[in-house]
Amino acid sequence: MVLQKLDYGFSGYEVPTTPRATQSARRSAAHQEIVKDNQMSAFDLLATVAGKLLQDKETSTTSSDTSSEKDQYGFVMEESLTPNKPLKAEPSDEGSCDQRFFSDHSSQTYDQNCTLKGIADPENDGHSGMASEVTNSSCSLLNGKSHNQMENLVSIVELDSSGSAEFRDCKLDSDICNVKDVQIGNVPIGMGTEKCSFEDPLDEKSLALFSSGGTAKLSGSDDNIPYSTLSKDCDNVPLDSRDDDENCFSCTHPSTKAKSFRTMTHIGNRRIRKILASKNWKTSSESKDDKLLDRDGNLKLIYHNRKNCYRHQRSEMNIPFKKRKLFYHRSVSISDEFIRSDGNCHSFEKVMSQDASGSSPRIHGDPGISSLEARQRNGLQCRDSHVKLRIKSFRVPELFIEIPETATIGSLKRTVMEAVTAILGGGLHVGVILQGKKVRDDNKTLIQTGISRDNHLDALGFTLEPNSKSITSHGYPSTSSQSLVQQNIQCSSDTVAEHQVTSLSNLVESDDDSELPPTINTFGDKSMTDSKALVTVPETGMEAVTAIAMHEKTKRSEVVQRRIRRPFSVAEVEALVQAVEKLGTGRWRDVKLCAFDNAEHRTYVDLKDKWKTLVHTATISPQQRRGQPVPQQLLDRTDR
DNA sequence: TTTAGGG
DNA sequence: CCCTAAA
Repeated sequence: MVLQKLDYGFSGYEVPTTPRATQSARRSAAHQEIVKDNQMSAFDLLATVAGKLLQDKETSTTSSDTSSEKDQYGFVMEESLTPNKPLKAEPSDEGSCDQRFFSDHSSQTYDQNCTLKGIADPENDGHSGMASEVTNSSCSLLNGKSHNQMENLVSIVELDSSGSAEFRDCKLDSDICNVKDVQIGNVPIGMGTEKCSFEDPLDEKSLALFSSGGTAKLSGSDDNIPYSTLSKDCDNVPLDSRDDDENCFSCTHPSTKAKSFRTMTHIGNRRIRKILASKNWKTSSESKDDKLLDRDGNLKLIYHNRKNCYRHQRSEMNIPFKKRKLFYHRSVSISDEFIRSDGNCHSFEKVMSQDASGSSPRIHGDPGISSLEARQRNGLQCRDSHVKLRIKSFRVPELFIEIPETATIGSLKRTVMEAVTAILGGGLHVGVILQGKKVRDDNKTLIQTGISRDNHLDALGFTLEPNSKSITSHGYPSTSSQSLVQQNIQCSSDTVAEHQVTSLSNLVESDDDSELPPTINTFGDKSMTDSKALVTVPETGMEAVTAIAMHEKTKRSEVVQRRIRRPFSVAEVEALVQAVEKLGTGRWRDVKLCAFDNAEHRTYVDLKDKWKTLVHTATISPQQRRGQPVPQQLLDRTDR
């Protein structure tokens, strides 16, 4: 039989962001709200949303609904099991019982009394538990009977004559992590629970299956995948998918790798991160070891005991200020979880609270927080003006998937999951839409933007947008830098830079839909009869949509992103020159404090560097200068 | 953390 | 801009 291409166009997943479940009506209800301070910035809001989503994944309870009766073309997300993960441990002693885990998947199935076998045991440190559990959930994928079934929705499939099918409104359950072991390229993009795919016999098998059919191509470096979920266009998301051409499913060394990164577990996180950071940034083709390290770091963070948790946390604190800042912000969306001193695990709240932007968002229903504490916090919230937002679901940007007819359902599922995982994991950011218009200024407060308690928030929406262009496609802040500078020169501490776009806003700021790369047909030439290709297509015209969990937690959170280039404006240069004239060189901290105190994106190192280049610029002929010309008069002042 | 300098 | 040795 001739293999016929099937093009599955996913017009969008809807990912319920809240558990439908049942376990605790109170928690569930609370969970549906994101309560925001009116004064917080739009960015904070976005961050909170992202964090919230992630948390939902972490804490989602389950419904008894099963997928077995779903439309056969529907894609259903089921929650995977994490049976070895205790929800909570006794806070007192430091022994094995101290290990607290960050997620409380399906708490009802776990021993809440800290039976941590399997985790504490080095020989059975949770990985092996993972392995079996992976198998387990893999099976559950097939028979549709996971232990913790999630409510599943069905997608509508439209089959056209050409044999392509379009799936609409596939619904993901709030926990996508079960379709673990998704790999793009070499990278196991385990979602959520980050299972170790290398140890998964089932996976191995299916991987072999993929390869043997010559359909190993997933979203690799194939040139036909221009917009391939995050990898191509986003240097900052060095998803390794571009590395291996033919065998993206290159899980060809299951055992050795599994071992290798189990043993590497003890490398310091910071070290790992550094390696990753530089490697990821400098070259798109990174070593597999790095990937493993990366992944390892994730596993470590998620599965290891409290000691490791603390260590991780500590090491985060040790990273340089700049990085830390980035990390914090980013981790909002990726949401590493931290352990509080009270022994409860919680996610990103701490992170947020350390965010310099002030008021920290509060997430209701944090399972790691005692009800009392929750109440207290509720009380606190009531004192402020808070906007209550309810996000029903997010829609994931469109996906296209190509897969041979002869592929198994299992591989189809896997492929879909890969696609979903890829965009969820690496390529999305959240956008805010208010009354049909995207809110771009992340520094505006909600109330400034018009998001206030008193307004009807119907017109408020969130979008998930491909992240691939986010770094390059926006302009630089064009503040009235002249006045800004002058104020700064006087060492004013006014919030001059308040309206400046911070580098972080690049992560969240929406691109115009029109700016998004055109949809490109990936299925054209390379006669992909046998191959599965997938590409995400940015959904244009997203309305008030929905949100999603950015899974893939640690993976990205640990990859420090290079800051966006922000050329100094003439005004800034003038401010710099002025400050240096006043303070002299070698006092960059003072220069910063004096002239750029509110320009958060200008560090003293930046200023020093800028001065360096200014001096250099002054020494070269105007013909050799590039970029926005600096007035000669300013340059002349640098040679003193 | 800051400074200084190379990359 | 990044990275990092030194202070």
